[in-house]
Amino acid sequence: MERLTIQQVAEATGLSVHTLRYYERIGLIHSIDRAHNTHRRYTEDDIWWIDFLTKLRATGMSIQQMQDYAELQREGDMTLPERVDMLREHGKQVEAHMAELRENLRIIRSKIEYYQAVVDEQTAETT
Amino acid sequence: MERLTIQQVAEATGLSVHTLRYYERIGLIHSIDRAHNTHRRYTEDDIWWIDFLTKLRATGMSIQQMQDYAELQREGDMTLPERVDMLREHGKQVEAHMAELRENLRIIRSKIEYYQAVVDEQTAETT
DNA sequence: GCTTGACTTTGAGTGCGCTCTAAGTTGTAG
DNA sequence: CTACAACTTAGAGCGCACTCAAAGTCAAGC
Repeated sequence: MERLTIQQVAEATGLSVHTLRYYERIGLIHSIDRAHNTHRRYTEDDIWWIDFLTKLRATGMSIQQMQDYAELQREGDMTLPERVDMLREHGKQVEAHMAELRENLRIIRSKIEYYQAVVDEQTAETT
Repeated sequence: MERLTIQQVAEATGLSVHTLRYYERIGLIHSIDRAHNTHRRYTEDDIWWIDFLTKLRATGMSIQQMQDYAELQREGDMTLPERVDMLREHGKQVEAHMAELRENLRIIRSKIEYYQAVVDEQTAETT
């Protein structure tokens, strides 16, 4: 059973040690076990949870919502259905966001094409 | 030739009047024409530009980058190729971001499925 | 002629999500 | 024995993108 230092976890998860402590402080991560009563020692499970948090963050979930989710997690298995609902709802929001990105990107691309045509025309003229 | 008040533009573009003035102050929007030398009067072209800005913002372009883009725009037609490059590069970033969203969403969904299975199991047991 | 309301400016304030600082403790290496 | 590196805490600071406040101007309606 490997127990990792905060440095190692930072490297493994891509979060800074500052952020790891910050996440713990605000209750996104439960109180991590200590070695010699001071230094944090993370378990594999802790890494999995942190990785999951980063996926929620990367898809735009707010810290507040992640706190709510973490709180439900702490309350135990009977909150599972509620957590599933939260994740489903979040999934919908991500989909909506992606659809918006797609649509805006489409418009930007049509602008690029138009501009490119103008550039080509200018180039042709100077030839 | 219709000339719109800041209120009307706010309604038309979805930005607040505060944000419209802010965007003008920081050079995202050129100095808008005035009626009676004080009140802003926007043209259709202004609306188009602001709409385009909101599309860039909605796809995650930073204010700083939009300022650079607006500056190029102001410098005239000879910056067109550079602007096309900027937009192309931005397009790539948006694609990369969307790919990341897709991948993270995929993982979150697999978690949802797993949790749902657990919930179904629990429900079955209590029946 | 006065009130109302929509506008104006400059500069301060806000919320989010970190990010860093300062001061202190601990354990290993030389 | 001491120097050093890695950790600890609480709290301050920062960058971004707005958002709001205060004080003032101006035209139209009663």
